[in-house]
Amino acid sequence: MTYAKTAAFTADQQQLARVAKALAHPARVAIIQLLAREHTCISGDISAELPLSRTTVFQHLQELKALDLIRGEIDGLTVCYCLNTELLLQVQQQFTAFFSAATTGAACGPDDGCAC
Amino acid sequence: MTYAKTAAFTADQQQLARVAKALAHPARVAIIQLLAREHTCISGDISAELPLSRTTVFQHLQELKALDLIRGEIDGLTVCYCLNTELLLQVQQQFTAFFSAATTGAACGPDDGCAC
DNA sequence: ATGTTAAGTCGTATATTTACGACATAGTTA
DNA sequence: TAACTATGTCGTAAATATACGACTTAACAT
Repeated sequence: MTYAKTAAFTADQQQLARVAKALAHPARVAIIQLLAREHTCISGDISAELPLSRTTVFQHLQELKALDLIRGEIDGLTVCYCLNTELLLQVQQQFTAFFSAATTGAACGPDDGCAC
Repeated sequence: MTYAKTAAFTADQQQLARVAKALAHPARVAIIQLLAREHTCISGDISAELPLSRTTVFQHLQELKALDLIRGEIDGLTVCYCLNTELLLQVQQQFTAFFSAATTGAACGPDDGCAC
């Protein structure tokens, strides 16, 4: 990379990319699905559910927490992780807007002078 | 990594993660937005629009093409890249389903015995 | 106090991503 | 044919991500 050039893009592009990056590993997708499915907030049981070491799962949890997509509440000896539903709703809207813009309008047709 | 463990997750989780990874860099988000905005299919003008070298942009284009999110048609000396609208629609639905599952239901409440 | 256990930190090895210059190739044009 | 130009390929350097064992810390129980 020599050095990252993300700064040269718009805030929207960076924000979408940041969230996409958080979802760019199946373990993190699985964690979010797990937290959504279980009625209670699961703590380190997450590690037990995933085919990865506790340390690695912890690392993935930290990444999700860094973006505030999940939150952890200490409860004595255990920690309770939960989804940040408000933020997830916002993020959902960002993705919806992005995909809508990408899928509506400008489909490349024969009048565009190219072969597609 | 010592070696990647993505195989240990479900096909759905892997698929969502793969697409998310494709959107995990602002340059690739920008490319998709650019292809959506322009009425014609742009070729190497994409490089000119982005603050990255032609080689780097080409690499990003290859990543998007590897997932079939975009397609390139050779037209003489230039190449015409366009969005794969059908696939984007499918992907959009996958993300919608994922976010819906994550945002509906199981918000962690006081009756779940945790502090959130 | 001492041991146990869950959570978190550190160091490290390897894989992958990002970025780009230099070179190769293939149409186009003079 | 020869120069030109748009694409594409290769090699490489540095950053970041992935994975995990070993160690530390903090709450709880005995």
